[in-house]
Amino acid sequence: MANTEQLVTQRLTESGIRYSRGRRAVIDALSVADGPRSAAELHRDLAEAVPLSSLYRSLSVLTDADVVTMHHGSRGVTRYELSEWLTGHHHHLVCLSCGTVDDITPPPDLEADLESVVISLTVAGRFSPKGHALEIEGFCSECA
Amino acid sequence: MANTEQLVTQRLTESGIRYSRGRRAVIDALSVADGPRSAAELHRDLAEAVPLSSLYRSLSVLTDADVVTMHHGSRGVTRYELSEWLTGHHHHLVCLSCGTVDDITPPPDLEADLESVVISLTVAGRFSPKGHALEIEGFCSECA
DNA sequence: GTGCATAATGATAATGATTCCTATTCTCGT
DNA sequence: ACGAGAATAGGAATCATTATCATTATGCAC
Repeated sequence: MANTEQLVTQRLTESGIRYSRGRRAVIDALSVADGPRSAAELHRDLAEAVPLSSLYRSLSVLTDADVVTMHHGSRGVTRYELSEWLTGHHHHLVCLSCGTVDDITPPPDLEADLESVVISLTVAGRFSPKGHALEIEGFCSECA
Repeated sequence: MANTEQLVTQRLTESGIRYSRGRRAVIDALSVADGPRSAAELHRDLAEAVPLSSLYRSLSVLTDADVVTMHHGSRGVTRYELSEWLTGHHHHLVCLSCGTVDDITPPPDLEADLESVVISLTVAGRFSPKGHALEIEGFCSECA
C-alpha cells in the first residue's frame, strides 16, 4: 500500500491542507494498523511524538478531508481508521471481552448479499442508505 | 407489549434486584421509544423525575441484568434500549445528519441471509461470533 | 533569499458524558 | 415496628474530547 501516501498527499493538496510531519505520523500509524485505533492508542503508539491535543486536531482535520473515518465503539471511545476509498470496503469483528476491533473484508459474493439485504430493508421506507456497517460481536482468539 | 413488565419483573427478581420506582420509570421510557435513547434524552423525557446520577446507575444495573443493552452510536454518546430477548432481534438505521437511530426488523428471509453471511465470514477464522449488528447509515425522512 | 500572510502546533483550560463517593432513605423479611 | 441490606440523590471526580491562544513553521510573492 505504498501509494496510500500519494493518494493522501493528493487529496490534502486539493483541499488546501498541509501534509505536515504530525499528520504524516498519524496516517502512517493508521496505515499499519489492522483495525480502527483510538486516540489514546495512537498516542501511545506515537510515543509522544505527537502531543494529544495535536493528535486530536489532526484526526479532526483528516476526518473532515475524508482521509480518515471515525467509528464509535465500546466504552464510548472513538476509533479512527483510513477511509474506505483508501483501504477498501470492510467490516468489523468486535471482541466482547477485550474490546479490540479487527477489519474483515468479505469476498465479493457475500458483500453482494449484504448490499441486497440493505437495499431490501430500506426500499420500502423513507430512509436513503449511504453506507452500511456489519459489526460481528464475539470473542477473539486471545479471549476465546 | 404489556408483558414486558412481567418479564422484567421476573428477571430482576431472579437476580435479587429490586424493581424500584426509578428503574420502572426507565424501563417504561425505553418501552415506548422507537430506538435507543441516550441518558440525556431519557433524563429529559423523565422530566427530572429521576436525577441523572440515579438514571446512570439504574441503566448500569439494568444493563448488568441484561434487561437493557447499550449501543455506541454517533458522537460518542451511549444509547440504551431494551434487550433483544424483550423486543426481538433488530437492526439500526442511523441518520448521518441528525444522529437519531431507529430500529428496523428484517423479515425472516433477510435475517437468515444476514446470519449466513456472518457464519461464512467467521467460519474460517479464530473468531467465535455471538451476535451481529447491521447499522445502515443514511439520511432519515426529516433530513433527506 | 526575505518577508509576510496564513496554517499548524502545543500547552493549557474548558466542556460533556459518565462514574464514583457518601450520607440518607427506603424496603423487605422477621 | 426493627434492623440489615439495597437504593437514592447530590456532588465531586474522572475520562475522552474540544476550544483557546500564543508561538512556530510553511508556502508564496517579490
